[in-house]
Amino acid sequence: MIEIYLLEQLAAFAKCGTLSKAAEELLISQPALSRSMKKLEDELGVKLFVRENKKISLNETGKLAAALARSQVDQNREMINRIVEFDRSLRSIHIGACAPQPMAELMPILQDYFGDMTISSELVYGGKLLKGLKTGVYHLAILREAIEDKELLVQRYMSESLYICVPEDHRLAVCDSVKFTDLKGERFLLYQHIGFWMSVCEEYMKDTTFLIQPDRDTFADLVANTGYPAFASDRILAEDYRMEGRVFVPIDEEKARYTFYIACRSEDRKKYAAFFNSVRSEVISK
Amino acid sequence: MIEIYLLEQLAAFAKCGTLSKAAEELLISQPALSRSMKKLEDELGVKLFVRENKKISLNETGKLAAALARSQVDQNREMINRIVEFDRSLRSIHIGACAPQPMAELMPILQDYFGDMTISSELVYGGKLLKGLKTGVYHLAILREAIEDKELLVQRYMSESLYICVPEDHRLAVCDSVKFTDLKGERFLLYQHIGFWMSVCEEYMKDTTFLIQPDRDTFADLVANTGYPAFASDRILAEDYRMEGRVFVPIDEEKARYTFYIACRSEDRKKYAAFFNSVRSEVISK
DNA sequence: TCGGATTACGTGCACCGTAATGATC
DNA sequence: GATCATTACGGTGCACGTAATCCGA
Repeated sequence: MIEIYLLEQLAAFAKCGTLSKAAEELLISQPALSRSMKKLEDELGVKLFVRENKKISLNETGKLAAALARSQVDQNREMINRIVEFDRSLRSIHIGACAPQPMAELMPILQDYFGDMTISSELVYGGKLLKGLKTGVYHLAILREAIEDKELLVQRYMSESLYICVPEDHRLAVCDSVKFTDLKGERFLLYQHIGFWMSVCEEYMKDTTFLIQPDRDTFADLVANTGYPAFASDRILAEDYRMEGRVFVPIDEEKARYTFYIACRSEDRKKYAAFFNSVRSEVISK
Repeated sequence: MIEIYLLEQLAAFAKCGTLSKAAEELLISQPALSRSMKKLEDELGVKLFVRENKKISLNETGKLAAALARSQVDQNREMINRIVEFDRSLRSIHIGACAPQPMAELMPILQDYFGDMTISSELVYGGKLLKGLKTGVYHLAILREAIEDKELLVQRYMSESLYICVPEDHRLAVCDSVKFTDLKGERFLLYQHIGFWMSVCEEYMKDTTFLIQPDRDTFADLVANTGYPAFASDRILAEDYRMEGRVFVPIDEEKARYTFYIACRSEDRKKYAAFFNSVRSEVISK
């Protein structure tokens, strides 16, 4: 058995060409490296180097050995990564969500259920979300369709309807409801990280000018202190959300109302069964 | 970087189930193994075991780690084998030959040319020989066809014609030549290790009873001390081979005469060019 | 004389084994 | 008490660094 540190040193020498440079890179002394290479030849029972006075270099066998050594070192690193990564995956739940509101509502419930685990989330939608769920990038996903897939366990979670939030004196403030076309030509404040809603805006509100805000605080400030309209939703209003001098008007469009579903892999069914049940009853209670 | 000896110990524990048994197998003490496993967890920064008082076992991460460790250890062994094997292949020439005589004649010439190398040979014929040459099992091959293949360098080497060797008083001793059918019903001594000639016997001399001898000395003894016929060849006779009370009669058959070719891979052309030339001139000189 | 490899020598750490301890059956 | 794991302790081998040496440009 040849220890990894020797292989690492051989690979470094193969890369650097001289013992001195390799030793420097390895943060060991030149004599130490010289001895190591000798030891390597010893343990293999094979010559790996041609030594001609002041110069040392790899022979054919040495070149092969160096290539194999490098591969072995890489695999060692890869192994460590996989172990650490796997361990972390056991102590964490990573959620991919297509929209921020259902994600925000889910997080505290998850934290209740899996108190000792790290909960992390990511806004992502479309094929990437589904693929990520299946490949294990995400343990849970919040979807906007009830995908039928025997690899997945999918359950209805909640619905959300978009509102607009406008100043009291805005021309739309008096409406009972609005259509997307009512916002034609408007300047409209839009927070950047809203998941798939962004694609809804791009598709159905082409004639509205969006002032996209990547920063949460800046966005909130602009909503509070300018006359531009912005989005809200029934779920946000249900949280007793109020705003001085602003009124909320529902958007009467099919594409402004979505039902969200929560999904995990079938193989994780046991782990999440109780949690899924708990979420279902919360939905029913509303 | 995790050293191999730790991985080996982890793999052994995974196999044995208890530290004590694994320690015994590894020829180290139980405390040493206990410490090693702790060190492994330390270096990975990850728990690999569940320790419940007198029992220790792998957790999920540990199982993954053990599997990866085993693979790493196997690869390390495999690497060593490949290096040693490659080194040996550089210092040795292995010949596959379809017949013993051309092989026997080639060996001393080869030894002259490559005095510092180990020359070894093997009797083998048909597809196995050709495949072995191409895959590197054999560095050189003695064939009985001039194969056309751009991967190979093939050159005419020598011819051999079979004789029979019979006692002076044998009924065939007076013939100028014999046919295979003349040996019908005969008992015939046959040395076992004669390469493709064996297949010639089986195909064209079905009605001759062969007394097959796996041992060289026994065969020679029987030829000298019994009245049974045996094979010889023009090449053997050319070596001043004589035998008290025996006469040699040529076999007049197409299938009793072969031309042999010597072959190497094209990529080895440089290495064997001079040697091939030398063989060619020797053939011409005869 | 400088740069690069090897040899010589002393040192300290890390791994080891023995022995003792803990813990469960 | 037997078995299995961990802790404690003392020893040793081995890989290291420093220093010296060798050798060729």
